[in-house]
Amino acid sequence: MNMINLNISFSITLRPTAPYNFDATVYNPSHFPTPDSKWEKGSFWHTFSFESSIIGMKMENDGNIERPKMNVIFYSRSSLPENIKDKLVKEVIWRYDLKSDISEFYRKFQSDELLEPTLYNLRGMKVSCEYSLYEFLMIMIVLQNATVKRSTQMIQALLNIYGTKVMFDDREFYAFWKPKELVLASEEEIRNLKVGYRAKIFKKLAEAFAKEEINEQYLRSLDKETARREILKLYGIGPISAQNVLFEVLHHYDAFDVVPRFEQKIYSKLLFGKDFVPSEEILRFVVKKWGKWRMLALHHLWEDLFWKLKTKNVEIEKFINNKEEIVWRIK
DNA sequence: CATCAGGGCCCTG
DNA sequence: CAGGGCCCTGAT
Repeated sequence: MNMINLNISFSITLRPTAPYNFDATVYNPSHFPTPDSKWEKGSFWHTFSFESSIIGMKMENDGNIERPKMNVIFYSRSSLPENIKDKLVKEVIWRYDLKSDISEFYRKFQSDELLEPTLYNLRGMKVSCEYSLYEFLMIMIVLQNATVKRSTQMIQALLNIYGTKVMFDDREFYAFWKPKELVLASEEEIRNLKVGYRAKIFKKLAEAFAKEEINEQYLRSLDKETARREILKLYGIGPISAQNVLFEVLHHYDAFDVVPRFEQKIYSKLLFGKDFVPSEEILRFVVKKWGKWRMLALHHLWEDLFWKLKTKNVEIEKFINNKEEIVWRIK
């Protein structure tokens, strides 16, 4: 694999709408890490496969929750035209949810008995997703019907072959391949990376994106249900993956209409203090309690749990791979 | 050793 | 519209 050095840079200062919690937003401890990004307190690195180029980005927190401010440095191989720079900045504003206003959410639920401690811990956590829609779908596919360990292996194997190694800010990362590049690979070749039946899905998704049958920008303009219908047309993407897209990629704060099977036990515990509650009951409860903010509310509970596991120096990997243990742990 | 289920989805009857 | 099968891996 060739390595690309990104030496040319430009920087910009961005001011998100308050409240904005830099660390809690750009980094979600519940997500499994992919080598296209890295978080350290106050800093976040990420590689974009953007338009026809590969861009490195470093964000640095230079403010606080009530007066948020960040410096963003973009690295590229050659200097970028102004229109690309503009698009990049707009993309960052979208992906890291800089301009939405969630103050109503905090006002409304400040004395909510379930949320109160997490709203304090994670105040200003918006919904970020560093991936493009296509990249996020790759994550969804490797997660399906697999343990986190295996998912990590699959994504690493794919990046090794189809990704690009990039270096910027004295660090090494991988950048995702583009759909057009994967279209050229045979299903068998992809299958050799031990992704199993998913090879066919990767192939079909790459084709759909290469043919521009789906358009991320357009999806952003749609209401939740229309967007869902569009996403569900994709092969290999069902109700759970589609819902994740609606929340993480498209930032619909109410995108909780089905209960993922593995999350059911955990929500049963977090919301009801019980081992197992039927999904209809979970849905009814959540809709009634948090309405249009329901997924943002659950996101706060969920991430708060994982921050706790992380700061207590617990083996996160182990806990994700064994759901029983998470449930046991959060009592 | 064999068996099984895992952060679903597609396809079939 | 319910249920079997799917790739592979690590746990039992």
